[in-house]
Amino acid sequence: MGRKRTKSGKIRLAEVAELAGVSPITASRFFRNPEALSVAKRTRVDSAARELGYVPNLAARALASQRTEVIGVLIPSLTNNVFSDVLRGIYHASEDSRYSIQLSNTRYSILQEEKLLRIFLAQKPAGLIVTGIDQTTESRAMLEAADCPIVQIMEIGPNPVDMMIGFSHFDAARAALDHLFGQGHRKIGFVGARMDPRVQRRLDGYQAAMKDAGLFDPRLIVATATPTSVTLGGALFTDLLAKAPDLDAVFCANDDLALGVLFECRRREIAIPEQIAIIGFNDLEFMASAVPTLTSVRTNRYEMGRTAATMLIDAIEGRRPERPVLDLGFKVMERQSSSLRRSDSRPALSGTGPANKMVALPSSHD
Amino acid sequence: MGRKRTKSGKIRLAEVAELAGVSPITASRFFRNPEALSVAKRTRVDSAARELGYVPNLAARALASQRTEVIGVLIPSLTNNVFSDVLRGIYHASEDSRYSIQLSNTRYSILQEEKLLRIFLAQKPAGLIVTGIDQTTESRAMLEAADCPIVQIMEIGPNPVDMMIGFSHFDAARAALDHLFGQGHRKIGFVGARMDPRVQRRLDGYQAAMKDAGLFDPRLIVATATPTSVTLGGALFTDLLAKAPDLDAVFCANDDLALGVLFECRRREIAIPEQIAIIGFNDLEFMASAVPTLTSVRTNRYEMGRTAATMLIDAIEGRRPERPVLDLGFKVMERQSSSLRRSDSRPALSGTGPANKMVALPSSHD
DNA sequence: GTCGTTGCTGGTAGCGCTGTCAACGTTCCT
DNA sequence: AGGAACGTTGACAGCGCTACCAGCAACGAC
Repeated sequence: MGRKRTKSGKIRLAEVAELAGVSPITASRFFRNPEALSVAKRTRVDSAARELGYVPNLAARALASQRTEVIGVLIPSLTNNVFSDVLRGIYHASEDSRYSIQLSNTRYSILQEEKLLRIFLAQKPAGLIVTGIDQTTESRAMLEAADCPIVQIMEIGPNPVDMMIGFSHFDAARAALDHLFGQGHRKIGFVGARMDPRVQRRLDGYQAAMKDAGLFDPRLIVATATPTSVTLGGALFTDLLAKAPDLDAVFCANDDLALGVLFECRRREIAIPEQIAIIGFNDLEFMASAVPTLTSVRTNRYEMGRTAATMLIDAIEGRRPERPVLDLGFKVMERQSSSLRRSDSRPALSGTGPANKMVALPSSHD
Repeated sequence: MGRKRTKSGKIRLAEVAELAGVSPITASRFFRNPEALSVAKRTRVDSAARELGYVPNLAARALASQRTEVIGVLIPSLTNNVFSDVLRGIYHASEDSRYSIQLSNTRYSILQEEKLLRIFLAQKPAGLIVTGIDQTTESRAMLEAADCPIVQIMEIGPNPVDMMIGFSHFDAARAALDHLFGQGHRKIGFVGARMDPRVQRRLDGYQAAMKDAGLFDPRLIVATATPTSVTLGGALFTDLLAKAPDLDAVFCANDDLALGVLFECRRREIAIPEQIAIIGFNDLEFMASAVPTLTSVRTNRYEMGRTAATMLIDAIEGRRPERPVLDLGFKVMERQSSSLRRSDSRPALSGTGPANKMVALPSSHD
């Protein structure tokens, strides 16, 4: 009777409270902290809400409480399937929570990232997931001043803003090289595209390994800022071959490039691994079913996303993780494309990571 | 001096208005409809906002205006790279707009879709993008009752809820089959995974084509509900070969499966296309650089996402499209994997689509 | 029996913004 | 010149919810 509806006919908290015979604030508490109510009122509010089909108005809640239940995610690309795996993990972990994901694409620009960060922060997100450790000074300052938990993903390094989850791309690249050295390869090329900070660190790892082995030769490196693709892998490999015809192995900065190299070898009738060995990076699904099967450095992308979101939500709700920096490690998945001599009983080269299946081998972050 | 800040120190519209020497409501208008202001005030507010680094509070705006600037997107999967292309298009089109994307994953469940739809609708989204045309009756009713524009994507069919953009999977499959028939193939197998409604319609198209040609044989069909992968392609092809050893071509419901079939053929030393022809679906990037290059049905996924978001935003802002249903068509990209006889001057088989590069060939939607 | 303590509940006062409508000045028409 | 029409501006009153604090009952300690 006296119940007045909003124009749009939506049910408000006040209606629920009235039907339940409690004050609006009590009804409000029911949705945020049911334990604070007596059992009697709790059930009354519950059934009133059900009966009316009440759905809270998030905008009003956000305005009144001065905070949102939004987790902001800043990633550099939607194209790259590395990020789609990470995202899948993030969405998965957030699905059963009250938090919703707000995604923004920095397009590999730290300036764009800074701009987006400013917008995100102004909306007082519950938490933030940002990619990598190479923010602008200004972004870094904003992140540090932010009053919400933050997780940096994709890699680990010194001075986390807050939490951090990833692995050492530098060490992973070194492990790839060590694997190739172990197979007797010496003239090892590097093929890289996009060259974002993480690919750059893989290149750094490659260079360090080659230098340490006294095998470094700049002609063995082909890198471009062009976005990656299978076709590009073939093209870059062609360039590499022109510069270094006596090549005996290729470290590809990602698996798409590796597949492109595989096809290009097939086109040129180069035998793999007899003439040239191939190793990729990320271990996408197709690597294991290519012919020959392709060696790759496995990274835990889905796990990274899922764990990042879980850690973040825990932190938002006051459950801070025991250790704020998590190294998820990597693992060299040795397959036909790099196995000249069958590796006998030597375990796969691994970085640190969950104890279940990885050999502990701490990556150095200095 | 007299300027009072909110506790958190955030700049409010009132501060901007004060600095600009106008009333808050005028400042408000500047952000929503600058043309309504005189040039003098416009520049004053603009510089005041810049100087203070003002960012509007979206929650307050949403609460006061009774609407949000959120576009809800319901897709069945984040894994499938078909959807990541669509999403890229959607995000791209929304980036320069005031609208933000809220993504939810139905996991191929129309019940889950219904649940998510209910939540979305309660927050009064500015618009909605939903996948496909197979909603539950309840979902359908909610969509029709929603007071925001809606775009259905990925396929076209009768009775759009509002707008619709996609192509006919049935016709696309028929076109693939027609291409194979044209190359002289008769024992054509079907390999499909996931079997969502759109893959199902591709299977329907395959069946119709085979029946019309008097070549239908249920043993030629291998389909599973398992999510797709390259490895699965090889496994399904193995099954198919066991059931129909005299196969001369395979229509794969997507490109991952096609790549798996390619590798499996290589493993079995089956010559492509001499012994078995392969055609995929979607024309992912790698199809053109495989060895042999793989024929596929090109679909305009990025374009679909971009156009859907653009149409939706236009509709939200009152610019309804001339035609609410858009057929983006498809195109059979003939490559080595299906070219027994070099196709001379015959144009590629196409569905309807943008005039620029596709041969108009309307798909029937009945 | 009094006092504090705890647990639960409600009143009040906004959160920051925009819808509505009225008021103003200017221009243009008759 | 008077008035209508338009463009521009501002005052006011919320949007639906929650933070904050006060109040009240019930209970235990002394």
